[in-house]
Amino acid sequence: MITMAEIARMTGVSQPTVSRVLSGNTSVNPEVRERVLECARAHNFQPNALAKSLQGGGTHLLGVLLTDISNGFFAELARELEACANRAGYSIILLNSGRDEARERDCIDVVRRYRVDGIAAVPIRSDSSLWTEEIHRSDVPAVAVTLHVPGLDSVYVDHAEAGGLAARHLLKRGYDDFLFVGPPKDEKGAGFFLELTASGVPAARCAAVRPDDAGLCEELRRRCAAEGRRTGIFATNDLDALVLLNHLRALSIDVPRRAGVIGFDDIPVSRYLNPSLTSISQPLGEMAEQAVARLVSRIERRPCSGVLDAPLHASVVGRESTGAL
Amino acid sequence: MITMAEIARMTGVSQPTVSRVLSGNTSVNPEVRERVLECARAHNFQPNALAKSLQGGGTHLLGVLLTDISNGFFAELARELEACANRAGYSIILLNSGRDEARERDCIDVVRRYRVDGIAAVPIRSDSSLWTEEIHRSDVPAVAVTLHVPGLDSVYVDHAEAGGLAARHLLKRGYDDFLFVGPPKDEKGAGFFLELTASGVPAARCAAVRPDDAGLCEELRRRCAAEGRRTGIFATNDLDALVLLNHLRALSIDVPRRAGVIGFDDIPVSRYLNPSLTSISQPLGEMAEQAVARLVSRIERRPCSGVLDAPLHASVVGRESTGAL
DNA sequence: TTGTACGCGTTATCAC
DNA sequence: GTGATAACGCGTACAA
Repeated sequence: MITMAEIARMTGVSQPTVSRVLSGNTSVNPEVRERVLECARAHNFQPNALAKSLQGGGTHLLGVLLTDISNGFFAELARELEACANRAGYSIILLNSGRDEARERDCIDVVRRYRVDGIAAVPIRSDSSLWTEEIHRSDVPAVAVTLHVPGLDSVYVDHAEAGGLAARHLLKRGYDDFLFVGPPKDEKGAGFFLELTASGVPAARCAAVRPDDAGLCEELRRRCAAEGRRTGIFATNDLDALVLLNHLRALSIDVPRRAGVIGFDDIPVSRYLNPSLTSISQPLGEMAEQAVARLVSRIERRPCSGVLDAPLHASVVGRESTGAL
Repeated sequence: MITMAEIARMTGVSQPTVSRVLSGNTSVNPEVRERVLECARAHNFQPNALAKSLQGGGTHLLGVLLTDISNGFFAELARELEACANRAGYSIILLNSGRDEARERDCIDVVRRYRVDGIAAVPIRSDSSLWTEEIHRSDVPAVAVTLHVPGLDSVYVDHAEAGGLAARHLLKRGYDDFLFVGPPKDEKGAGFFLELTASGVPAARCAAVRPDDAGLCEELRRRCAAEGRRTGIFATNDLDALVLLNHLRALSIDVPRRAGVIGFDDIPVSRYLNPSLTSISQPLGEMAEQAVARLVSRIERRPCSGVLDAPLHASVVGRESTGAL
């Protein structure tokens, strides 16, 4: 690829003059200007952003660290982050950890080598001190997205509150027996049960099971066989909810009559499912916006009021799987 | 971030010695070695990949240019590309054009500024001479993925053949009236109709309509109302097929009895739909593998036998929407 | 084994 | 208005 020095040689001026012409800050002889511009255009010149960054202007690169972009929710998030970054004049380097914690730490080093100006990360876990330490040690402005990482700028929805929303929605739709399908010690699950308890649902009517639990189908069959009961199921994300709907179908359990299902993330396909899936929607665009805005503030060393910790609010999108459409 | 020069100063050696220690090629005094390594570790040193690239070793960055990563198919593709790139020692810069052709051309310049060693692109159209010219002018090894771009290394499945597969599948499942839902002049559509005609289906039993056509539902109603006929519908991608299934449901047209639907891309959710969606699957992993392999070959100036143009083969994944499960 | 000198492509700071 | 010159962080050739 052609460089400024070569253009200088070809047009008979000095390299700094070429720089002046192409950055357009200072004034140059209009005649020289034209000659240089034409030569640059003819040879499809593009300035070397890397060489620029050596002078200390920053790379205008943001590292986007994800668990797995093939999840529709993260794909949308990535698109929003890229769009926001773009508007702010940044491009993104994308890395997937594949939920491997060692690889997740490596990713930090990779983007550090490229001297990214900032990092937007969806951590695997919000309580991994190893990762949090590594991020702090990295000396690069970073913001956690979708999860609240203590001590780190975080943009996320209040998961406990969201769990409460799911509980209230299911109660309102007339369900009286409850199941949370997700990992143990999930904040969403905790908020779900807290709200149920507060609403007077007895503990015996509340249960939790992991999505990959071999006994999941057995559990579904048993609970939904209980005559006169309607089971409200809250899944930790829409992909798990999708699988759940298939299990229920295989078990001939009518949705939403005998069992209601509410997911989390509201991925784009959810509204097109059959039955369409009730889900909890996170404000993706707003999250991306806030994350990038905070990164840019840090990058430009604008005074920031402490660690960003302003939980956003999720909302229920009612559809057929809970009889809400 | 700390540099080799600073480590050199702190440990009382010269900068090249630090370089030698950290790259580990040449032998250095073990004592010095330890001192330098410890200092580097203590300050969390990472070499500046950009400064390295200035010497001409390349950036080890690949540009991945997509239309829209929020489409599950492209998200999966991006993940595979990232994984392959990683294995080959490359990281990726990801850009979405959002199907805007001007933006699509800008994307090329962006990655050029970052001196990516190669470009893997999913073009908006395979016949945009403006874009193809720009890619060639870019002077960066590039490969088109999923689409065949004449004159450019391309990794793709034979769309006409895939259309034929869809036709044969629908014929085999007993459908006798056919509709293609996709853009006009689509290769898949052409292959679809070619196979139908070859199989003796009269032209009157073949029709095409755009996915966003306002008269789509009317067309569905009319065709499926024809007594004694079963309509086989081929959608240009799974997302459109999803919408189609919803229209059919709204129209109370039984799938797969009165109408059969086959999509394209086999996105991950297709198998979980109700009815689960028959689709044409592209060998994603293989495509990513071949694309990156070809890029790396070009980057390393290995002799390549002309322009890569080896169409891969798609396959039908039969599911409930065509009564194949 | 180690230090000096230089170059990569660009911007910034000087003189002129 | 314009041309030297230095600087950024690193690798490499060469000298010691």
